[in-house]
Amino acid sequence: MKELPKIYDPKQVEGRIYQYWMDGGWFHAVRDPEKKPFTIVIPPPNVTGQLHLGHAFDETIQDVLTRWKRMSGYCTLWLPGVDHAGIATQIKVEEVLRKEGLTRFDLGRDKFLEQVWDWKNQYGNRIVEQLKTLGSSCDWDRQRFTMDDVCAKAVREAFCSLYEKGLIYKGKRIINWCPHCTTALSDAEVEYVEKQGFFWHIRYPLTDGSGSVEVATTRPETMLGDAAVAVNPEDERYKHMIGKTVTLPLVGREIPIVADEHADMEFGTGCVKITPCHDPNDFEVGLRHDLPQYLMLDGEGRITGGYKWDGMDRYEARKAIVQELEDQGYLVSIEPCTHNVGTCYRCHNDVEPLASDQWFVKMAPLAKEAIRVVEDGEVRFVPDRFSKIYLNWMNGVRDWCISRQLWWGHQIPVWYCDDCGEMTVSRQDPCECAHCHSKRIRRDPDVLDTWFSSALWPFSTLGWPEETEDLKYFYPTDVLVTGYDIIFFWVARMIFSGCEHMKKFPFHTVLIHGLIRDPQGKKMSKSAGNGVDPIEVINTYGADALRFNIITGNSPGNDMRYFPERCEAMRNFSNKLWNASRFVMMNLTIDRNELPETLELEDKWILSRLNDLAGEVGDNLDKYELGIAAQKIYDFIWDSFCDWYIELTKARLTGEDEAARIQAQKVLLYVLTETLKLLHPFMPFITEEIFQALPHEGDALMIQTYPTFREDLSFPEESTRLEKVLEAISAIRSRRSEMNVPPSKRPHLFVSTTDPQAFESGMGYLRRLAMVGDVTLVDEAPGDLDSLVSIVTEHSVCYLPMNELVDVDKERERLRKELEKNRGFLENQRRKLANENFVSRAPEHVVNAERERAEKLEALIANLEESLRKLG
RNA sequence: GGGAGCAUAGCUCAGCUGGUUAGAGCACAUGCCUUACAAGCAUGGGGUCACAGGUUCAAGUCCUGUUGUUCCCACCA
Repeated sequence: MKELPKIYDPKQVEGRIYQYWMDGGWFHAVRDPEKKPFTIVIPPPNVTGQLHLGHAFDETIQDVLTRWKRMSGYCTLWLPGVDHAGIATQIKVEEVLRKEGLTRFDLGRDKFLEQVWDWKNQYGNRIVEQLKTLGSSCDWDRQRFTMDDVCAKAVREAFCSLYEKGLIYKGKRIINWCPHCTTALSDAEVEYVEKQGFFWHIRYPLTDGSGSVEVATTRPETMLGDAAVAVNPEDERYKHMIGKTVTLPLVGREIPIVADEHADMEFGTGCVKITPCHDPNDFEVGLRHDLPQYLMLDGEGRITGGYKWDGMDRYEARKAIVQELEDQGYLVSIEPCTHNVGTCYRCHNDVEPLASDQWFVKMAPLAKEAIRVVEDGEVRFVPDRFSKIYLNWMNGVRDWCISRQLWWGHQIPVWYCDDCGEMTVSRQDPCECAHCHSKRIRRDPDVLDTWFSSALWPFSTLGWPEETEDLKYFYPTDVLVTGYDIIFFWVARMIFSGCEHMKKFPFHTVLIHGLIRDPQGKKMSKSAGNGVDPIEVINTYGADALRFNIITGNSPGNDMRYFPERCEAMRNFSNKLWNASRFVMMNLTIDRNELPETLELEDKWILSRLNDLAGEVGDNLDKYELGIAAQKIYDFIWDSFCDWYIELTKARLTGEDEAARIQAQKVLLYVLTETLKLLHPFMPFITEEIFQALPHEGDALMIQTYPTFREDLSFPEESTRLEKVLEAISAIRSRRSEMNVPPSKRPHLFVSTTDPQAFESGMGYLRRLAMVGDVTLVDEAPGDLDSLVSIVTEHSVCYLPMNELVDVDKERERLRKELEKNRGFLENQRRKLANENFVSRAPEHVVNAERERAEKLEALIANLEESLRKLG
């Protein structure tokens, strides 16, 4: 038997244990037709990323589920991988280049991509290594990268197949453009931020000199792109102007006044400037009235189009144009206002809506099935409220802009012919135009949205479009675990992609968790400097403590705040378990884990409690109530096992009776081992370390069978009887403490009880845990009552001769108070039971429970009355 | 403009489909180095479950409204 140190040191253990698991090959899922599969695909972290607490939260949940299912007999696959993260990664490499005074254009596409791959190879493994320090039991043999050959093939197939079905098209639309990242974004990638701004009211003179109209805008520079002014057709104020033209100030362009429903008579002046290229509504108005499109911003947010401000940044141009409008008397007023400004989710600069030629996924046909599978419950969100959020979004979803003007990513598999102008869309790189066979073809320079490849993740990682054995066995996967912040980005797109390409939803359950915030409830971020590095936490407290902190103390789907003190508490818990295990080992003389043939009362009690715990934990995990399950195991270990059971066994362990010693050892070892199994998914390292030091069969704890409820180890009656004694012990301790009786004082205890048998076998516990001397069972109070303290419970009255410590008056007063209190309770109880409605309508077990409670109170009151009467 | 979450002890939070006298950790108080653990043990103080109605035999839990707070969605210039 190994001698264990007094304080558990995770640093000495975790790395070694993880290596032991890796060497054992137990993370690797071997397909077994006899077993049911259980599959989770990891939300792939960004390849350049670093582990943060959000990841730790996400991975811990997945690891708990994975380890639990693995121990429960499933063929369990947790498939890991990383995401190429188009914009994020490209920005990082460009930043490095910028420090050298270079841009990606200086290098050229091929050279630049080489650099990104170098970067990926250098840093891509960091996050993977960090995942391992958490204890993640991923199948590393199946690790994937969204840009590896397998995933690339899937992306190519998905694009071509959607294109062939007419579900991918190219067109000129208003898209969100980030002038800093110089690429188009999807709607989901725009974050709206409320900002202080202004309404600039501008007067546009009628060309015929008969007056003017007043328009208002928050982006005055867009007037350069104005193609019309719209008024509502019903608006009496402007009816006579419809068909006339105004002359655009500063520009001199003559633009029409058109009638369009888009103009709201109630809002502002009722006149709207129409800028088809830079506003989605105006774009539609422009199409309806066949207006020309004037693009006035370039890719970097500078003025373009042949104006005197050409090349000027959009914000400077705004100032200059407002100034000039004012100088020339066109500026009517400036009104402060708050409005929502779209910003880029990667760089947080303002995005510009602008008309651009891009690739889109036609969403309406795809959304249909994606809505159905959730509405019909084939895909279930946990907690359920997130299905509403999902359905809302999916019902109103607009076409998805998937082309990005980046270099890092899956390049769009489309070639344009210089000769006939036709497009060739192909699974293989073509060497000629599919239409005219010209060799003069050029590939579309754009790449696909990162989320296009992530959307295929549940099946691309299993080998799709090949019909691999893995795909057949593991798809659809089971649970997808992620934060509510990426339901739209990712979850929604995986669901419709799975339905479309696999004809089957990608997972039956979406387990949604909240975000981890700082102690003030703020979002953690690098810029705010309030981020917590999980690796540091692991170094300080251990991965198990971090995992337990994260998994408990929050309810599903809700955000949680991170407090280091809670980690400390969990570290203390692992130390508690460690020392309890040390205690068991110190006393161990047996080398096999088996239950003894006969069991003492306390053995049956702890076995029964353990058994109940196993049943409840299983139920909770089935319902994804991980925090509740963890809390119950914590309470069992600390309260039931350590504070009571271990203390109860000490009498036997230190006694002369060898058979009794062995018997206690056997139960201790059994209960400890089963407890380690129950706790293992939550605290994998320490449980494995202890298990290895105990006599055991089989290899690792991580592949032992997870405990479930067993009828043969349930002893409810014996449990109840022991609890009568434990109740008396607590009551005696409490009284001693109130009276400041030092532990060294061990008075003779007299017990009068309705269950003498229980107290007979519990004498040793009373002596030891209630710190008394001799124990005598009596029918009624012995000797001189003036010197006795009565401790009254439902099942017993304990008398302690305390002589000088007893103040009879005080004692009488105390008993009287307690009597009053309990009479009050009893009265409530009786009132309830006298209520016809309650007795007839409440379920039988509730009524019975109330009756039992009343009986207990009656017994307690009788005991109290008896004690009082004897006191006189 | 829609929608959602949260409001429970000094602090941070549990409390699942309504059913004992509402729990935990931390903090606090008192007493203990009781030969596993002072990162510990024992005992204790502390809550009108935001507010107002309602449903029910029974409400922290369900319904309605109010207030405060956080978030998501939405093209009102």
